[in-house]
Amino acid sequence: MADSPNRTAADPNEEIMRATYRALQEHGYADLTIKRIAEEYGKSTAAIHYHYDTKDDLLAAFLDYILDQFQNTVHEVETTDPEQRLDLLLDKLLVDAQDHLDLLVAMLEMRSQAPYKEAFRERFQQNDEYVRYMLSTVIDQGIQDGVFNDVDAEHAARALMTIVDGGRTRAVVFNEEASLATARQTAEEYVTAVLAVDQSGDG
Amino acid sequence: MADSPNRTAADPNEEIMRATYRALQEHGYADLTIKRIAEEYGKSTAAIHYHYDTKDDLLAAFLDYILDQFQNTVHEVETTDPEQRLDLLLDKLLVDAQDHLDLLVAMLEMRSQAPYKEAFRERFQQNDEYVRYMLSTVIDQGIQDGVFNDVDAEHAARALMTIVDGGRTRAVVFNEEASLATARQTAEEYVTAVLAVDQSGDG
DNA sequence: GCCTTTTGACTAACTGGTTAGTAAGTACTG
DNA sequence: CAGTACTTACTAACCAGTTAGTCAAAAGGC
Repeated sequence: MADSPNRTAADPNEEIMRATYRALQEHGYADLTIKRIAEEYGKSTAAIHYHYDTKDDLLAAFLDYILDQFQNTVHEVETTDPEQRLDLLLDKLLVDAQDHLDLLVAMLEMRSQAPYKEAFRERFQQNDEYVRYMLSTVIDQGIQDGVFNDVDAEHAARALMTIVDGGRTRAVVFNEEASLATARQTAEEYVTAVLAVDQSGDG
Repeated sequence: MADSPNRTAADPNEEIMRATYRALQEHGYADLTIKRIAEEYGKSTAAIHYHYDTKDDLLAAFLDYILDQFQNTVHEVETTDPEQRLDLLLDKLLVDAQDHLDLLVAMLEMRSQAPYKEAFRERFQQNDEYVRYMLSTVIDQGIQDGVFNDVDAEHAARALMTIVDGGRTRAVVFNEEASLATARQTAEEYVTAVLAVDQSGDG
């Protein structure tokens, strides 16, 4: 109703977000300029400035755009069984990331600017809280179901996010997907050795 | 012998490294310019270019300078008892970092540029291999001493480094030392629940 | 007098952002 | 349906500031 589903959706904002994404893939954040976004957009730099007053405004909007997409994919995980759900969430966070390595690079660049750009920090913080809430909720569920030990779910969620962020950082710095696989395995070990109740007596 | 220990050591290279360090603390890597380094150096920008042809040359030298310092502090850990030694190493990697948060920020910025600057990547890789070697060696020692399970020491070292890098990344992005403490605790949990042999039968 | 070091003045390229102006579409009015 | 007003979307030209890097000349130590 509101938006007509034309082919290639002529909404300028959406187009600029897509152009920013492509420019980011090709040049990285450090070399991202309005001009390069404009080239991807196929219009002049002033056209960009017509829609976004400053570069920072555009980048803040881009973070909203991209983190919203990410949260939607995380939201898709619908299994209710705690152990399986936690596994699927960790897959989303670490395995799926392998298909967007260039985005992972750009995101680490932007994350490293969080100390200087409050708009960035706020958005990354909000996103982190969302994911942590998903994790601690499923961990709490596992505790109630008796499949997880009675640990501090908040801490366990932070621990898993630390492993996730470590794997992502290392994948970018060392340019190797294997870092994501290592992190995935480490997360699994944490779940098995710290969270899961010991059933060795049931043999 | 080789270097005369004058007060304020008049060695230009050393002075420029120190100036770079200060400029990095004050402006961060993204806003680090030759001009700003020169201001800290107290000389002109051309004076910097006399000692280093390009900005990249200078930054590569700076990474050598700073990572060498870091490796020296890690090398100081002299305890031989595996469990205690691993604890002290993790303290060096996570607890001591709290005193150099601004450096942690700059280092994450530089790490995020590894995909674009091979000189950076090489140095971070070499540094990581050094620390991982220290970790896997002490883990192997613990296995031989019978205090650690017979795990893959190489993997365990990578797992711990993943937690370390995760803690550091999160400390920078969210501007909170607590992320380092959480990572330290997570590393401890990993050591206790995955590495340490289970002595519950001895009580 | 020579060699290292440093300076000041410079350049060419690029940065984000501003401006006036244009063209097309939409909405209101009588 | 014609005329007016306004909005959206854009362009070309331009600006002031910053960047890394160059070069001839000068300063300073031995």
